[in-house]
Amino acid sequence: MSFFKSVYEAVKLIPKGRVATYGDIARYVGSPRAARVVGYALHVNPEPNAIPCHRVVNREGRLAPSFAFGGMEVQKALLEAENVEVSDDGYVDLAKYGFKFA
DNA sequence: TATTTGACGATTT
DNA sequence: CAAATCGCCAAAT
Repeated sequence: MSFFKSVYEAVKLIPKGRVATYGDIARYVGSPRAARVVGYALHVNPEPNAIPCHRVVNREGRLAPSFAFGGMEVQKALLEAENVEVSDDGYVDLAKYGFKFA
């Protein structure tokens, strides 16, 4: 079980209508400081079909400022499609939609 | 085998 | 209050 594999599993565990932060995922897989590795793992995204990266946000509750997998418009559409309120900048309310891993 | 990089996070200036 | 820097971890080259 590679670190990346665990990350993918964790992302798949995010329920619809919820978003998780890189830090939470890193913590879930066992390396609380490996948030960057989580981001890198999603960057590779070997299974875009099963890995809803739009559902993964940074600690601010927003997608990566340096990169948008296809445009924040797409992200906004995907998240809103799951009943998640998204600000015009792509911000989500972590207090309401922030998913907490077991 | 070693070095560099990278969807982050927290702290300091 | 906002921007820049340092620190961590694992993978890729």
